[in-house]
Amino acid sequence: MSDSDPVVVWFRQDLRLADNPALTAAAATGRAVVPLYVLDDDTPGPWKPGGASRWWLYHSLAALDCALRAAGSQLVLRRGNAAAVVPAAAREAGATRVAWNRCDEPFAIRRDDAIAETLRASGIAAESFNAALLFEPWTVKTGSGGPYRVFTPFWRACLAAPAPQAPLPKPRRLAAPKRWPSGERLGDWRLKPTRPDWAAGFATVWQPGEEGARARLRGFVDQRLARYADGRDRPADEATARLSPHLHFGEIGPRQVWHAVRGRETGDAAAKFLSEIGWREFAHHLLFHFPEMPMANLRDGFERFPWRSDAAALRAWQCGRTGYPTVDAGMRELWRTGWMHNRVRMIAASFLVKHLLIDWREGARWFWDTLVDADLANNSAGWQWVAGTGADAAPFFRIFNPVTQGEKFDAGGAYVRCWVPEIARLPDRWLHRPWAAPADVLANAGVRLGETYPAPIVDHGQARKRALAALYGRRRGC
DNA sequence: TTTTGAGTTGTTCGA
DNA sequence: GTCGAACAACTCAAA
Repeated sequence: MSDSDPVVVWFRQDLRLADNPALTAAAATGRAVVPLYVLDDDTPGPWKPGGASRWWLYHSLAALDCALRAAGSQLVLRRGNAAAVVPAAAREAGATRVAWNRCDEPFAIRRDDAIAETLRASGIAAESFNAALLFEPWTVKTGSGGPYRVFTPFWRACLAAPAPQAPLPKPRRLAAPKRWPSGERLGDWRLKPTRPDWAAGFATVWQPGEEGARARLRGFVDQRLARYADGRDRPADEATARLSPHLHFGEIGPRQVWHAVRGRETGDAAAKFLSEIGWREFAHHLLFHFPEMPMANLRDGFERFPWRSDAAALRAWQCGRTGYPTVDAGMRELWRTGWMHNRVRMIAASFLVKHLLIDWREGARWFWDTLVDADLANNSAGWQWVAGTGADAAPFFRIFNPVTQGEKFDAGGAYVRCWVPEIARLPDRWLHRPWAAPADVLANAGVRLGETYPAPIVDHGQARKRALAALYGRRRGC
């Protein structure tokens, strides 16, 4: 090993320069740094990045390369099985050291352990760091040493622990190696959709990359944090931070969020917002300790639950054509922007699982493909929570009424009118239940139920009874 | 070991 | 219109 041997920094879900411990450690050696990203579609399992995530990834990688170039470096892109590609790239670069930030998906843990082993066997040092979490899963333990399964005591324990360290500054300059290893062109990866280009609307809403993430955080803390506690439930208010995709791709880290918010000392609003960061931590805690969470019910008694198989209903839900305006608005927002407001996610998810009695895994799969913030831990934990199959889940008799929820949280109807324009001219009174509107009201609004907008695919009252019966019967082994 | 209090986000019904 | 109770029972976490 000589002082001139470069260090490879393997970027994964940490596509940023600031508060990136692996990168900072590599830069601190004073040696050349080779930033590497590997598109690994050989990873087994159903959880390869979905369509919307790929769109985001494309732009995020482009932004990362740009930022690296400004620091005198560049991003080396490779494709293939990471277990083979990372050691190969390291050898090609003549590196004696590889650094990365930890991911906590079960397959990533296994893969990274194996890669570290391979590297060390060929005399290359491998080091990993924490960039993704405030509190790594194995550091938070109950009194008896086990993992938490309930959010409130989990987050209390986190808050009682030493505060997360201050974020690291961005390395100013990265020394370039004498010879760059070969790389591929981002454009050749076909990450963006072509025909049809369903992502056309994404760019009007999102700015992927570290700069976009920082701007989003700053805008939120400066302008919206104070109103967060009461505004967060109203989807038309745009009161939430919309950091989820930036956090998933690691364009910003939770330590940066934590310290930006804490620096504001806004009392209840800050605590409320940070507890949402806490839910992200909790989901990752659960995934680490219960790696089966993405596929298997965490609660007993659901193995033989009579989920319905109903392709037409599933399709109607996916397309936003259930006849329930709030559900449809959410599903269309998802399709058009790759994102859905948290309150509406609960309503739409509850509708699929409880009104349609369709397996939560079908919903998780659809979200996985359509969300720009698709995250294995958050997505599985969220769906299991709604379905009542998860740790610390909603009680089974809690069934959202999409009409009541719409009237409560979208009282002015702005959200529904934005995404379901064909009923926009209905007066507020009928907007959330067009089927109940008098014929002349429908006619005046230009609405023909079953033609211009669907009639409800299920009746709320009947669906509710059916769900309660099924969920109650579960206990008797039906 | 046993006990005790608590547990993100709701709805409906009847007084 | 408003309010409180019922909707079940279970499991978790800490004392």
